[in-house]
Amino acid sequence: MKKDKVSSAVIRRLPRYYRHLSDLARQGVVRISSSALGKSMHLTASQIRQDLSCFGEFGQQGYGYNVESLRKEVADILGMNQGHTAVILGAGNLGRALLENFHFDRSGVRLTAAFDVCPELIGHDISGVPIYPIEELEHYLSAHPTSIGVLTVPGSVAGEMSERLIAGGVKGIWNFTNSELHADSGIVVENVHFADSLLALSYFISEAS
Amino acid sequence: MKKDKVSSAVIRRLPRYYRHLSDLARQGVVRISSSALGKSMHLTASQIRQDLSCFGEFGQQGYGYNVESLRKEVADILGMNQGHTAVILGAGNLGRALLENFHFDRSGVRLTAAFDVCPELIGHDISGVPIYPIEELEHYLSAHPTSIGVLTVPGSVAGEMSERLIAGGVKGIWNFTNSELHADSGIVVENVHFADSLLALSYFISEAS
DNA sequence: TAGATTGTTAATCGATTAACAATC
DNA sequence: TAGATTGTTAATCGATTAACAATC
Repeated sequence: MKKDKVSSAVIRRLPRYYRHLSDLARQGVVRISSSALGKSMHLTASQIRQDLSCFGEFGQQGYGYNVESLRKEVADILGMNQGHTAVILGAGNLGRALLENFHFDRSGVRLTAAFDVCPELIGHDISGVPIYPIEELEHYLSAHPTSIGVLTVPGSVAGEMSERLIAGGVKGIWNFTNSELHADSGIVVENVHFADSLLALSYFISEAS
Repeated sequence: MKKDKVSSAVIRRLPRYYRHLSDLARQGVVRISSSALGKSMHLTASQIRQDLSCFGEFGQQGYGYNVESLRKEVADILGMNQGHTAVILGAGNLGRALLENFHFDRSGVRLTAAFDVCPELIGHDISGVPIYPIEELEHYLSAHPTSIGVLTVPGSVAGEMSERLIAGGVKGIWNFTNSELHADSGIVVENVHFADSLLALSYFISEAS
């Protein structure tokens, strides 16, 4: 039975489902039961069935789930077929790492432009993505409606850049700066705090010994 | 009352506490109540008191918490004073981004060496961290006991590299590759899956509209 | 048909919130 | 002292797990 509001715990598991189903499909697995999938993902079969039931009925009694069609369903749920587009602000090391190594398209996102202040970078391409001067951000966004702004700028300008992105109509911000932005007025913010992750690791290591 | 086993939900909030307390201290705030801290962090006062009570009694009735001493307590709990050390495997864009932009020391971790296969990088320093050939990993680890291995290598060699790190005695792996490593035999793994984060953002954007 | 496995309802478990005596 | 705020116990809420009728 489809649910109106799905808990964030469930949403956070969806990308993992997607990843595992993609792996299975690549390995040529055609069908899988909730208990087999649970075993390989370290989840209970019950939880998997509960999770999926938030979005619809994708299985068949006595059979299980068709791997490829479930993968497609999860992709749909995650918005991978919505044609989301993104621009990246800041083409320093981290920005460049994303531009060169991260496959936005594999998440259904088209990265269309990068912006930076550094004159030497302007006009060049990185992995086929053109780099524009940051002054042109507003002009670009008005001509090219954009779903996501990726923030890989210094923390000191994160607030200002986020405001300019929001004013330009982006719907979500993927924030890699250490400043904690909070979502307001219909904007979604996803913070990637490296330090939080490292500190959690530090805790678990220290606790283990 | 100190707890033996603290839930992972609480642990994941600790770095946020640390970050907010550091900000407050920097702003010169001397004391803060659970309700004021809660307001600024979007948590309930109750939750903050419950969370902290897992580790000890750090407040004073009628007063609240001393910001600086609570910050220090949280740092201790997180293992920031354990003298953890780290090496990074892979000095490509992402590795370089971490080497140049991420302040390991601010999390109480000393980054001592980087390893790569690329001959042009070997022998150079990045931000004061020497780069060695990957063949020397075992030799280095045996001479320099290391807490954490940071994986910024291609996903295809993640498994092999993780095994070599574990064999070399590291206690935790900070995994930036897209391959999902799982913790076994006393080793702690912290996965940083960019794609999972972007897909969650994609979901929330798609849902909002 | 018999066996397998779903989707869903009910039971359990854990985490968050509320309440309050203790006390600075 | 009176007011404020803690740490903790109890109540509530939500998420996970178990059970099972439905059915492929």
